[in-house]
Amino acid sequence: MVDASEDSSITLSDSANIFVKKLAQVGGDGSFFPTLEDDVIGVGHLLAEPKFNDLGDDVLGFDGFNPHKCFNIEERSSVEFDYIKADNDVLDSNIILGERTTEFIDGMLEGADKAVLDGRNNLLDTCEDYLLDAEFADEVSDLNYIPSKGSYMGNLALESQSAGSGGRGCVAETSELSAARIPVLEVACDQNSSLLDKMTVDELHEAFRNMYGRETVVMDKQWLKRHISFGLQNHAELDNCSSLLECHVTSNGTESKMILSTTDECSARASSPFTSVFTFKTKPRVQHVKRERDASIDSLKTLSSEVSKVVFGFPCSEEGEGAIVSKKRLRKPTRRYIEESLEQNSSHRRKKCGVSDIFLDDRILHIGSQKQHCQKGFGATTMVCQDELFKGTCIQVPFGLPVQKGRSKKKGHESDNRKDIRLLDSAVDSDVESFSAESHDEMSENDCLTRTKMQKCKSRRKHHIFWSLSEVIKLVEGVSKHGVGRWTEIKKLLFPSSANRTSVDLKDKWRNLLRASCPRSQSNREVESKRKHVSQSIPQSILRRVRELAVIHPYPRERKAQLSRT
DNA sequence: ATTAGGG
DNA sequence: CCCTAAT
Repeated sequence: MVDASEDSSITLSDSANIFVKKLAQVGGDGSFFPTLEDDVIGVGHLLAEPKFNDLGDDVLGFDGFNPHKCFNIEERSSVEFDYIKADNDVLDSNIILGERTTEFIDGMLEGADKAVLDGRNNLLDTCEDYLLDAEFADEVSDLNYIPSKGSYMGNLALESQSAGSGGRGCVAETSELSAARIPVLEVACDQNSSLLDKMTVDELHEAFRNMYGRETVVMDKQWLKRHISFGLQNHAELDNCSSLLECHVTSNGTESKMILSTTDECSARASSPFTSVFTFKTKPRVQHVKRERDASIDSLKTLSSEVSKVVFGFPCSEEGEGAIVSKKRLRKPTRRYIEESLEQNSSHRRKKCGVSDIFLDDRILHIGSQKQHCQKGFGATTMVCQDELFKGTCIQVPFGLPVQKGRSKKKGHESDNRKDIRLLDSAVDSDVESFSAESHDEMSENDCLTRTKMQKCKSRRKHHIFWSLSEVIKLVEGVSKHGVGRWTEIKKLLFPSSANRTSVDLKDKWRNLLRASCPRSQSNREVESKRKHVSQSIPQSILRRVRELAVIHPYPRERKAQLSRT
């Protein structure tokens, strides 16, 4: 192990290319690193985007990191920080992490039981709530890393150091903020002022110095506040919202460092300037750390769970995850959606190592389905949820799990048959059947069959099979014969071998026919005429027939509307 | 399992 | 066309 004097952490300020938020040097043997799945996973989530290589290996200390590994429980043990490069007994690992890095680091510190914090936590006190409230869903977006020194403002190095009180003589430089690029956040300004309010003059001075690169003798708090917040705002505007966070934890003569980076796209919901500037401040929680030197396996276990909590701000256990997830859940995803996500994910995952980009619009739904998967115990483990939460954007869905809710019974009829088709196969492109005006009854039967065959070959998509005229006619006849509502009957008699037309489909089609047949308003008619160009409309004769039938067998509920109209 | 109805 | 609730 190496003496603390060999501390190599300084690289940060030197490596001007990096925006350092926090530098932590951690136990040299790396023992503090989480060994359990939770933690590794957590790291994995943080290590979301594979663009880190841009930063250069010299800085990163590892290359070709494969985030996917982190998701793989099997590989866990070997993965565990195989991206931590041991160098001359100095564990020098640089890890680029996502937004929540601070918490993660805190967790690490906590777990390492080596964090020694100074008293400058008042700021943290004020920050914590905000931090905790911060949305965890922000994607770890592309690392829009801009190496130009000028692209960020001066150093904002709020250092906190103190001698270890744990009796082990360990020292933790909890934070050295060399530079922070500040993400844009509109909301941030308010936060700033309130947070600045709570800072002491000294702290303000420090912040000022680090921000503007010079000292100031002004003791006026307001003045300092104004300038700092101004600087913060400028930061936000100027910069592309990327920041690095590096933390040092030196202890027991061994050291290692991690460089964490948070990057935010300006447009994304990002942490406030304060989050990125001040987050490095250890949170009060860390103060409660029991400092136990020997990290036994057991303690590691505890650690891992603790870390998880810290990192995610809530218990990672399956029971606990719902709370946060549900916050975002707006709507239960449809089955189709789940199925499709399944599909997407499984293919996507192979390429992107478990990290998938999903746009904001999709986020909610994804989260929703995510939750569903978790709840249903589809093998979606904690990791899934964690990942989800961390990036807020992607579902990790277990492979090849059919989304069938217990309905596995085979039924002789149509529905299951067709369901399978839907699950596995595709509908053909909509032009499958350009219905010719001819309406031979046999033809449609064949149509259906060929359609079905064709469907099996293609990849799945929305199943929309246009109703051929012959089908429509058959339907109308069926209705006239058996009456409205006897869909299964009609189906059995008129569409016996057609997997594409379930009784429900018949019903739907009938409903549509009714709508089409009923007298339309001017606007409706216009829309209709427009549509005519695209697809052929239903012959008036049929519509008339439908209308007649509608009178005879009023469609439930529809009848009301019709009666009121007539 | 079928049907009605909302989306 | 899909999904769900209601029957």
